[in-house]
Amino acid sequence: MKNQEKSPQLELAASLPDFLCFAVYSTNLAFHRAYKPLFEELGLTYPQYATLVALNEEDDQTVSQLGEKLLLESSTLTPLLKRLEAAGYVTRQRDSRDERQVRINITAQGRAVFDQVFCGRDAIIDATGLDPEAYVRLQRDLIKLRDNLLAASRK
Amino acid sequence: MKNQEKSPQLELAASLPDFLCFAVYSTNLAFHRAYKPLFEELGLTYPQYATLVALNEEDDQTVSQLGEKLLLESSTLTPLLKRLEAAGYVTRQRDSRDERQVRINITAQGRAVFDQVFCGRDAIIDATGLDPEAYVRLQRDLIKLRDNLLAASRK
DNA sequence: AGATAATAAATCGTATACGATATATATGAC
DNA sequence: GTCATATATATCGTATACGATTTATTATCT
Repeated sequence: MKNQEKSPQLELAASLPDFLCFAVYSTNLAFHRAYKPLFEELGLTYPQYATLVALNEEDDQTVSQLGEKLLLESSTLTPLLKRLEAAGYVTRQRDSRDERQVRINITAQGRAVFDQVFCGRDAIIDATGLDPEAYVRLQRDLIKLRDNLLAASRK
Repeated sequence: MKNQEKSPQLELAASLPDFLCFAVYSTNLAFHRAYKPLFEELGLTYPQYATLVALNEEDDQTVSQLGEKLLLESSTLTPLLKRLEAAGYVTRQRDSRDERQVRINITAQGRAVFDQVFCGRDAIIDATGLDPEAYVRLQRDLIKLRDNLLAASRK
């Protein structure tokens, strides 16, 4: 293995745990698993829940607006929203002023489900094993990283 | 916005950016996009690349061993490995001592592809906008978080 | 040894995720 | 007003991702 001869300043080792991207990738998988018991009784998935969070914060958004906040394309959101609609958690209707757009609204049932998951969130926060300062710091650092990556891939 | 009136010890606000899970989720999407230009000319995906990294580090692993390192099930890995095999990057063959297991080996072509992406990784590291200390710290904090989450969901 | 249990992959169904394309509507040029 | 362009969503094909099940092989129990 010639991975030992690494550059002095930064770990350029080729081991999986040495990749920041893999740390993010696998932590994402771990979060999905942690949330699963909360979701499965409701028939929800993590992206569906994130969509409800976005709608709970601001209702009556278009597919594009949701896509910007969730970093998802219409090709992902359209079927997801149709499932949320079928479950009775959101409504979808064309905007009468601009028939190209579809307005998404959260229903009372959707808000109830949001609240239910939100109340169970303490268990997830416990499971992170992070004290409040570490939680907030990690969150802030990640968002900075994410925005750096997005800016770089847009240029 | 009533997110300002947050609890004193921990942000229990319901806004999307206040969720650590969403920070991880969206950073993962951002990493995928950052890597895309490196991968698409090779016809690779991120999980496929991660698999090559794991095999470059340790060859001749079983599907289960790879699954443990990559946090993936055989239902995900089997088709992925078949695609890597079709691309000529790995070989798959039953272990003669235990015919239940399938041994995965990286090919010379697979190592070449690994090297090629690995060389282009400087651009990704640049794109993170992190100095070496911040990079390593974030990586370590994430892996701790991930292992905490996994431990909690196993209990 | 032979029935049973355990294990490793693979298969199937469903839900993201995205690029490319299609469709419908709106906007702009003239 | 008409045509070209732009925009918003939807559709399609491919690749993860996982739970549940299936199949093949190995281990165990008696």
